[in-house]
Amino acid sequence: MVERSDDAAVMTAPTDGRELRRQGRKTMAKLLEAGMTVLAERGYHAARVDDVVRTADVSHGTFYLYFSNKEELFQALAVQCADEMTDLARSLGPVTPDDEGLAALRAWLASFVDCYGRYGVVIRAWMEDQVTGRELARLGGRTFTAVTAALVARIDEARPGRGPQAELDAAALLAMIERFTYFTTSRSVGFEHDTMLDTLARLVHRGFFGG
Amino acid sequence: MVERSDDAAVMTAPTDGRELRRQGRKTMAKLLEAGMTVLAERGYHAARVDDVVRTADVSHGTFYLYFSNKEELFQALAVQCADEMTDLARSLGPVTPDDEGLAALRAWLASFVDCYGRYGVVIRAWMEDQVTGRELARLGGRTFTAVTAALVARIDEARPGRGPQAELDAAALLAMIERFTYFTTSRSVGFEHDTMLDTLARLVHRGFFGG
Amino acid sequence: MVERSDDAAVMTAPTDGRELRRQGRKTMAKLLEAGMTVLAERGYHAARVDDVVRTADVSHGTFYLYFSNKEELFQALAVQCADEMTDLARSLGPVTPDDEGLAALRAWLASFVDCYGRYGVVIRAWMEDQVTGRELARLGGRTFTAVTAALVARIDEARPGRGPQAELDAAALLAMIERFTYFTTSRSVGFEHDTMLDTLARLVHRGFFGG
Amino acid sequence: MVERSDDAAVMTAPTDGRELRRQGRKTMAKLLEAGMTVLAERGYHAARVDDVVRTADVSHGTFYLYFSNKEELFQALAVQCADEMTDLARSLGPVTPDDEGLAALRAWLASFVDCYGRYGVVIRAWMEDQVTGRELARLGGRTFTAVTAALVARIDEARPGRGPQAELDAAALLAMIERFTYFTTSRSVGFEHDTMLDTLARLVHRGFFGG
DNA sequence: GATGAATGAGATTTCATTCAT
DNA sequence: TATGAATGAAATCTCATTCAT
Repeated sequence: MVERSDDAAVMTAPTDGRELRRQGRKTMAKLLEAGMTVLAERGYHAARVDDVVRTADVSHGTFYLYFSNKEELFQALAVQCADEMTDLARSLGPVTPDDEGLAALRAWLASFVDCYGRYGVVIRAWMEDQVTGRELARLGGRTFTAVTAALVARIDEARPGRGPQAELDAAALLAMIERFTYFTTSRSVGFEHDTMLDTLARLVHRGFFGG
Repeated sequence: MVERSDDAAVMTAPTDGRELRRQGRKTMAKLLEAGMTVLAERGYHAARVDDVVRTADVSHGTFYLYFSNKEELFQALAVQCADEMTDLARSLGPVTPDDEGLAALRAWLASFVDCYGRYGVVIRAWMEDQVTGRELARLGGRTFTAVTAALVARIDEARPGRGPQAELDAAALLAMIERFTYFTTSRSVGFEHDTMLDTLARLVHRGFFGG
Repeated sequence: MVERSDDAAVMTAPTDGRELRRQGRKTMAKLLEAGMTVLAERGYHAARVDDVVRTADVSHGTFYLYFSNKEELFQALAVQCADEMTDLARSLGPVTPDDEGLAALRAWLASFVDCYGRYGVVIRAWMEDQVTGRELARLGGRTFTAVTAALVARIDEARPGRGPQAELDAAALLAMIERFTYFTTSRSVGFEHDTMLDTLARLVHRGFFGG
Repeated sequence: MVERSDDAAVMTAPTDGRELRRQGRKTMAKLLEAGMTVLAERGYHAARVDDVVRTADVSHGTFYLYFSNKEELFQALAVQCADEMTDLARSLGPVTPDDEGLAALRAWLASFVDCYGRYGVVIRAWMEDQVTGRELARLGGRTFTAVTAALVARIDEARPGRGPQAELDAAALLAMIERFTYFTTSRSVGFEHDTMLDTLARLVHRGFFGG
């Protein structure tokens, strides 16, 4: 159903086809980590290769040994993120109308928020028109679909026979989850983490069964 | 409570303090309109002054006669947007638990979607970390707060005594409204406009009363 | 027959479509002149935009106001050169077997050598694999053909009925003219200008009638 | 007179002074061959060390074990080429005014064209200003002189007592030979190999005796 | 009011060469 | 002998902003 994002195969990184030794793998890891840091600090568009290499403490030349351009580094991060998100989508179990279901939902949302904490910038880069490059956009779309599909499955279990309406509901609820998480984590809105999770869980649960 | 965003006063445009003649007002209008067009076409970050002046069919020099920098043009657009949004916030009447309330909500959401169609890029620039400049960010925050406050007021009317919880609910619902509108309008998700409004109205209504 | 190289129309310079004022035309001229100088000094491949702008005494930014890249500057020069060469081709009158014909040939070759002195680098960039870009290569081919055609016409007049053989002869003689001119002008071979012209004229004349 | 180009002695390759074992000689050969391939494919200036080592399937480090820089690889190729060319120059026998002489000339030109097919890029790199490095330029000059000298010797035999004029004639004819060969081999001019040789032989022969 | 021209700091990318193993 | 990794100087190009007319 939800296939893993093996899109790495599509990209043509300078490293394609050659084995990396220990040293090389270490540098690659440094660059990816630096990429995340810079992305978090400066956002997608303001992120310069220069920031990344300074953070990773390597030379400019080295960067282009591992990625053929800036975009590609972010693609690599996106692939990581897509993988985690897809796993996350799979991990959502059945949601019952009772408090137990609410608790299950809340737990899952907690994982989501956690993942968002790490990959938020990447996710938002997908959501906005910030991403140039078809590959990356497609990957985002697929990941989004994967998570939506997981929600739809649970909605269908909970209240069967709602047909295509379930899709719309799932999309809308996911929209709320993503954006509310963004507001409350990235911004200094001052909501408590727990309260925020309670609210989210309740509203989503209500979205499933309420009315 | 929600004051009108006369923030234009805060900015220091080159036009400050002097009256614009008919010609000048026309050029200003051309630039603002071009700004919206370019923003819509290329997004906030990719939008270049060059695009704007070419679209408005004026020279670079002229641009800086009206705005002291790129940011300021977008601020001006943001002020327009904030005004409309604040009006919109005010226009939300009481929401009852019955079908009439649902219909009222739906109608209001339709206005929102319409406004979003025109100012989406500006709004998203606020929501993301795309905006550099305190002034602009504050304006966004204030507008966001205005709309949230309108929702809170209606929630309080509908189910009084929920206290600060209403704030969180309102924020979450607004998050859903904004993002879902974005998905279904900007992206080619293929949801019908009406169906989408139905979904949104139902979920928000359920958020108010449901469970 | 030999059409003028209006290839300028094909290129998409930043200046396309807009009128240049006096100041602009002056700068453009400065850049073209600087282009020739730099080309002559450093050769096609070693020529850097930086050299050009330093020679022309303008900023980097200015350069890209007139040409969208390095290649385009050289295209512009090539167009100039192609025009001169085509004119030159047209200027070759009938060549008779007697001394008068020899003198006519010699005079024409002198013009050629003169033109080569100015545009040698451009011409050689065509002749070698140095040129990237289809447009430019085609322009070179066409110019080469134009000059060959002029020679063919004279050969046909001189000794009619030799058919396609005339083409080959013309190409070979032009090859000699170009390369020998290059050797004796660019290199310090130490041949006298006049002696060199005598030799060239004699050998070409012999190529026309000899045997 | 024409000494063999033992110029390798002049260069300071990393391999100088030490004997190469079988393995080493094999690698060296691979590099030289790869050098020719890359030169042919991309031309002198576009040829990167990276291309060479990828073609030869060795590492960058290995390259610099055999050559102290890029230039030196091309020097080595040039030495090979110079050797062949010098041999070629020696192989030109007497040229008589009759058809036999023409045939002899044609045969020699065929060898030249063949050699040019293999070393064309190197030769052209000499002829143009493409070569940086005194050594290499000198080698080219010497080779050129060797071939010219061979031609001069034959011209002097054929029509003695023309003095320094023979030098100029030889240079001009060689110019024609080189460039015409280039045109007809490297470019897709569409001349037949045999016809081309006929033309060249006839014009050179005419250059020797004609008029 | 308006314009075309110029600027220059800053960003990305390439590639010959050196290094450590 | 050989290798993969790293380097960094240099080159190209962009674009917000200022200037002179």
